[in-house]
Amino acid sequence: MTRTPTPAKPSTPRRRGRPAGRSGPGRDSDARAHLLEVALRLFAEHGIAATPLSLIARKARVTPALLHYYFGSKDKLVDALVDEKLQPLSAALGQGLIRSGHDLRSALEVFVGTLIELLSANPWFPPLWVREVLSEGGQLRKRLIERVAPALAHRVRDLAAGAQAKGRLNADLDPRLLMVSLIGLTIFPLAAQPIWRAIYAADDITPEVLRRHVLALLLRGLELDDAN
Amino acid sequence: MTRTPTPAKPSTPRRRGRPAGRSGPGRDSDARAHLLEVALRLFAEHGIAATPLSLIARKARVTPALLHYYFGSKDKLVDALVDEKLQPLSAALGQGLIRSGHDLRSALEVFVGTLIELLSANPWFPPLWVREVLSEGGQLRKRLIERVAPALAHRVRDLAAGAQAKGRLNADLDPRLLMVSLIGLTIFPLAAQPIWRAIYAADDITPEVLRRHVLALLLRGLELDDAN
DNA sequence: AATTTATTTAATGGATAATTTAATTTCAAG
DNA sequence: CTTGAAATTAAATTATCCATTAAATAAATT
Repeated sequence: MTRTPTPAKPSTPRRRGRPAGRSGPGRDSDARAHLLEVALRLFAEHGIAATPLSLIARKARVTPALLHYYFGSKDKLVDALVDEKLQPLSAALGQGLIRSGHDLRSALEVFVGTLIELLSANPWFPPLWVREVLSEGGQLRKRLIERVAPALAHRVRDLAAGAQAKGRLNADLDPRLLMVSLIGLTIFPLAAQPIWRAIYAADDITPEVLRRHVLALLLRGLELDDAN
Repeated sequence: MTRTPTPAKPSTPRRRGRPAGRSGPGRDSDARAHLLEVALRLFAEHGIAATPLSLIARKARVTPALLHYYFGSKDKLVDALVDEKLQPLSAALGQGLIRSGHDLRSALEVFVGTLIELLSANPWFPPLWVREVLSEGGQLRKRLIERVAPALAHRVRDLAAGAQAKGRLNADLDPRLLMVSLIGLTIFPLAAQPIWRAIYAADDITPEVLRRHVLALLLRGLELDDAN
């Protein structure tokens, strides 16, 4: 009922035609890049299917037709997002693991560190990932699962299995579950941030605090001393 | 394009009127309960908003009108689901923690154990929780966050902070992040099950294996022996 | 017989969304 | 200047889909 029929309130209803642009020689007006950013934010917040082009357009202060002008269709917009935003980030995440050598401890320290760092710098990723990869029917599931995930998952499992065989890793762990545990301790908490911030205001929980917490838990566990 | 106009294929198009029922004295026909089950399954799979009543009806081999007969509206159907399915399960989860005394180790063992047990017995929970609680805009967020979560979260935090103050808990952990970590190691992996099962077929990862893995990780950590 | 319960059929009434076409304005090149 | 290309909007097009209600029907209960 708060919805205005159509005229809405485009405070700057921008009249037709090409806008008088600062077309400096350096960069073109960058409208496309801006649209991608806005779309990414909204897709992360509401989910891809639940985000109409008209919403993206409104937030970007343009019309849906312009989205078609730049991207051709909603599907191709998603494609562009995957190619230009998701793949690069996923690749960067993968690098952290690959480059880290075969010592499991240092590999983990590097991986967790860069992971938390990258995710904090790209806060749209965790919620988007939860919706579109983790959830059944997510639109990015296939694309990301077929490319990025297996390489990482197998690498982690193999590192772990190797260490375990040599008695250097807690024998009660399942190497195949280690990758899931890693994600459950990093991407998941960041996606859940709005929830725990609502439960106990915790502005002092910085990415660095999270990193320390996760690595402490992974490397040493709770270190409970009994004594009831 | 696989969608049939309307006539669909209700192989048993059930003729009108009250069906000839086994109305045995013991239990009434149980149709309502069945509808709730079907709705729950579909809501978990596709999300609440994305599940039309017509789909629930089709899967339950009835018509949408019957859903209104029993529940009045889609909203009220969701209410019924929360009251009759979610609250009880959440409460049971909470019990596991409350009853477990104040020794942190045994509390955790009990909590993780019952949690994994209950979730495995109710596989609809993790995906539903991811969609409707974890995701922004989820329809169950408010209801569950305001009731169940704070009690649990504060309890865990206080137990942890207490233990930490007495030097009995790894000092690098943040007590407030412990609850999130617990969920990230239990509910999250179960919600992600379809993904890792697709990556490496792992039929031998039973709930018991997961429980052992999680407790091993929590209580002892990776126990890495360096040596590269 | 009469009434209540369970069910379907068949509207009803909205709402929304992606995409296309045509018009408009500015910019850049000749 | 002139002209064509680029960027934008307005308006139309087209395609659904979905919750809810009203009325009809059949069985069960009293």
